[in-house]
Amino acid sequence: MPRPTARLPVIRSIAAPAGGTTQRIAASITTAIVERRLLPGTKLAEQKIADIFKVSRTLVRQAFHQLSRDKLVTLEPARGARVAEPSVEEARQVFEVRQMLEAAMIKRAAAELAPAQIAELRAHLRAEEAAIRRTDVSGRTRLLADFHVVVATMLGNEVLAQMLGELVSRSSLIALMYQSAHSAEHSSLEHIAIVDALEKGDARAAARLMQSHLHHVEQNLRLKSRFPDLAAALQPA
Amino acid sequence: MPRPTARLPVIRSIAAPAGGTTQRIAASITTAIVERRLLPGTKLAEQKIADIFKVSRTLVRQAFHQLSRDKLVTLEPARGARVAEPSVEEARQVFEVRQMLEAAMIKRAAAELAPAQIAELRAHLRAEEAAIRRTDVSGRTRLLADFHVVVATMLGNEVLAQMLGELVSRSSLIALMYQSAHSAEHSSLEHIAIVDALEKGDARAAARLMQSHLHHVEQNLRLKSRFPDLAAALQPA
DNA sequence: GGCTGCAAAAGTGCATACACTTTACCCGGC
DNA sequence: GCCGGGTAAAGTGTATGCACTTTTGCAGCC
Repeated sequence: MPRPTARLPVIRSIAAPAGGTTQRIAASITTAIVERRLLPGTKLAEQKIADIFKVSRTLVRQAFHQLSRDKLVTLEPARGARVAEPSVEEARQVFEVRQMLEAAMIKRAAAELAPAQIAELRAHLRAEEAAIRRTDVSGRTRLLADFHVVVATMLGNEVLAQMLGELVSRSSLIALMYQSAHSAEHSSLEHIAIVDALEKGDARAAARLMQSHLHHVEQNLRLKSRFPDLAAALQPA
Repeated sequence: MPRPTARLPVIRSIAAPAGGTTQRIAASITTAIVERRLLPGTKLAEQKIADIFKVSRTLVRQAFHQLSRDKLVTLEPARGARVAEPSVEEARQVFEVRQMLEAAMIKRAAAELAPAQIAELRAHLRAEEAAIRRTDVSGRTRLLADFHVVVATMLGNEVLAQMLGELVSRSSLIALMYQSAHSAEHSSLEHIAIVDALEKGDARAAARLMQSHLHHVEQNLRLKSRFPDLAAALQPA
């Protein structure tokens, strides 16, 4: 397949906008992971990826190093790269940090966002609903994740947006890994409630809604059931 | 059989604690920047660094890519790598995110830290004071920055610790770039006050002290004077 | 038949080679 | 003397080569 991925500028909030070939490869892989086209544990052989992008292993290897820094792929010495399989503990920590960051962020958003920006958020919410209605899994996954990054971007803080983008990418991987039972519809409704609070400038309500939203997402992960205790499972009955 | 073809993962995990040679190089450069042995804008020629570490340019280049991801070096196409020169706007954003993260962090710390951990913090504070007394600039810079990361680590959240570590590294670069007027002694005293609040379990006071600490650090940056408006400065009088 | 061990195949880790871009230098023109 | 142009040196961007490690597969052996 000579054209594996079309350009998807939407994820620019997550992947670096400018840069050379290395960045482009890293961005494509990131997008593929967030949109669930690459599953946790998938082996990423350098030569195969290199063939797909029609470049040398050198560039692929550089992209892997960057992705491993983002914790989206794991590198084992002499054993190569795989799509990361975040642990339960890591999942917990990622959501804890998101709670800290996003609670503070949404309070500022309630105080600072202009009406025009609220309107933009409404447009985003409509896009979410549309993707859900047409059962566009990739699209709705990306849009639901992007909502959080969009808010960060609107605050004009690129540093915040980039960090949150990383956390959100990791969350996507986590949600896939632990087969979240949290429905897209539910997330979408919670996003709407948050924007309602933002529009009213009600910082306290927005923060409370965001916290419960993140809490719901985390609680609906099957954090225990995915890899049950092997020894126990294999005991003769 | 007591010993089938069993894997021996112990060797690998010990031999490769954090990664390969690339990580080691990136860590060395990071440390050099944080300890102010590499100044903003310094050209980092691949071959020179490669000679120093006695490796090929390939590994140095990989390290650069990771460092640029951390915003400690900037990569310009065909022009190579330089130690980053964070803008005033970037400085503002970094401190804004630190305010968000660290306010939330310190509240948790006040609630969760055990007496033994408070004791560890006290030991860290003593190390800070010692470095200041013996006018060990590198050491005190690193220790003052490390304080924040140590608290994060004590909360048992590796994700938080790593993110804060990145922000703190960037802050070091910013402080150097804008020649902070904030004295090390002042920072040290504020750290002490924060630990006092933590010991009493007073989350509200700890958060307030942390916020004012970060605010002081930021306010003492000469965010306007370092690179004055060139056009204005060169106007005929 | 299944386990052991060896050897080929595949894959990674690093260095080097080469094309192309930028920078530095020097010389002639003004 | 200073400016401009052109050429050489230095440096980056990517590909390729080779050594070494892991994995796979097969044949021999119990």
